[in-house]
Amino acid sequence: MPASSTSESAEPSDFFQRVWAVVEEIPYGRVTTYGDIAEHLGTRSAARTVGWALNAAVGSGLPCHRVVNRKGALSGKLHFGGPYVMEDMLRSEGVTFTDDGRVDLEKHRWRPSPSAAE
DNA sequence: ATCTTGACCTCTA
DNA sequence: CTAGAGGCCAAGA
Repeated sequence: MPASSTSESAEPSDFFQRVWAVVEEIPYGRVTTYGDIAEHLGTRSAARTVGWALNAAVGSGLPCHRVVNRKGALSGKLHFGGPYVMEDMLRSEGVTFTDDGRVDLEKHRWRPSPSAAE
């Protein structure tokens, strides 16, 4: 084994993998918030990094569309390739929206499971 | 190597 | 209620 410790490029940081692990656990027709994920990881203020992880998760097979901000607004809908994609996906899953165009967190609020923490 | 931006959140005035 | 500041981690220039 080469002792070179020049980091293993092509491999995401642990933080990303943790975020993906939680997002992957999000059930159908359910949504969560960046803060909940960040807090579940141990750092509630790391919500920004969660967004970065999702940004890299787009197209990776992760339901990043089930992750919304604290207000339930689809902050990253533009990153899905279209402003209508994310909303359409959630609506297709049975998620309801408010008059403000926000997700009903009161009805679809989901929290990560302790088993997803790992 | 440093600085700025980014799918954010929470606290305080 | 709104406005401002701090903090977290990572990527791009």
